[in-house]
Amino acid sequence: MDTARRPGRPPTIHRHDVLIAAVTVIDAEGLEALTMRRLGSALGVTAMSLYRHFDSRDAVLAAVVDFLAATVEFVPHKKWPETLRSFARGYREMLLNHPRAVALLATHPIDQQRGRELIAPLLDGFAAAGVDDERAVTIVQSVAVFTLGHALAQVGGEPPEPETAPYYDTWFDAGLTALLKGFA
Amino acid sequence: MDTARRPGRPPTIHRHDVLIAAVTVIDAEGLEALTMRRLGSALGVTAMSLYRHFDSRDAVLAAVVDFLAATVEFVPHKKWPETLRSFARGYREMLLNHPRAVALLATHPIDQQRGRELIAPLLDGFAAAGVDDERAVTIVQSVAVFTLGHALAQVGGEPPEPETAPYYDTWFDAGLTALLKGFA
DNA sequence: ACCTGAACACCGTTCAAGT
DNA sequence: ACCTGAACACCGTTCAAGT
Repeated sequence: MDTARRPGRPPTIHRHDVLIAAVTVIDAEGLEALTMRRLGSALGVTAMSLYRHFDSRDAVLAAVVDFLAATVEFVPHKKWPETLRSFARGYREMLLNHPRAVALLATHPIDQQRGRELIAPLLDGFAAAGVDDERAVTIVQSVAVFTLGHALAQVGGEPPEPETAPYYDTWFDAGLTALLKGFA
Repeated sequence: MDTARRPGRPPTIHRHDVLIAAVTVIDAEGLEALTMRRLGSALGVTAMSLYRHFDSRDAVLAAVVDFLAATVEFVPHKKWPETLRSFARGYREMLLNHPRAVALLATHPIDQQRGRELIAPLLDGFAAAGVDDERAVTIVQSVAVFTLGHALAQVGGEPPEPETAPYYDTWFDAGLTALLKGFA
């Protein structure tokens, strides 16, 4: 089970801890506050030790993107438009839960392999309805792109005023509904 | 006509020149290459003199956003869906002409006043068709958000491979058509 | 193997000084 | 009024050294 002893000093920080700390810092203080020194101090370690685990600051950011993408939740339904609607809401919920990370998600594309895995359960529903794979990917990606763009408009890099939420909720629903109807 | 002499030294750089230079640097070398020192040197001036014209680097970036937004072109048609399609294509064309500025456009929302002015000609077409203003704004914004999100997916911060263009063109058209059909 | 201190080459920005 | 040089408080990253 790979519990064999390994030579040398055991690590005091792990990749996963670093990512948790990174998200915490971003949520609390914003993207530009996530310096290597700041991230190190959040872990009780110097900035330089992070380079044992990540190639660069940008590698940390890319890992944060994949980490957050993996937290998107949705439930499959019998009809694919319903599944897609659930996916869009789950994706948006994750984005609004991390408003200061939205610009990061927008800038750093999700790893292609990870992206495929993420939407694989969606594609099953399309196949069952006789929609070919290429068209299904177009539809899913269109919804994803609309959702991200909409979240960008809402948060604009900083957490939005709470009282504006209903306006954006209504707008999002209208756009999503139109998109799904148009693709149906 | 305001040609009266003013006291003091005449400026050697003007706001407009700074913005042109900024876009040139971004297009050629990317967003993170646009440092105050680099921008100054592109204008034959030190970084510090830029602070006479802009409050901060971020103020320069915000001005670049407004500058680029103003270059979007589209032609009005009799039917609003056609006008909207023209707007979407014009917006997208601007974005793809400045791939390394797309992340900037995504991060810095267009000034609200400027945004209203930009889409004013679009709203006229809706009013003529009896669509109320609130709904018209929702539709236009939905198209804009989809277009920006799509461009982000295509360029991802760096200029995309040219041979992938047809794929993105087809996808964009499919999404835009679905959106317009859904809103019609 | 992992972590650290010192160092390098940068940043944005302020401020007093020049013309 | 506008531009500059020097300076401050930061960055990301490298490297030799410690344990």
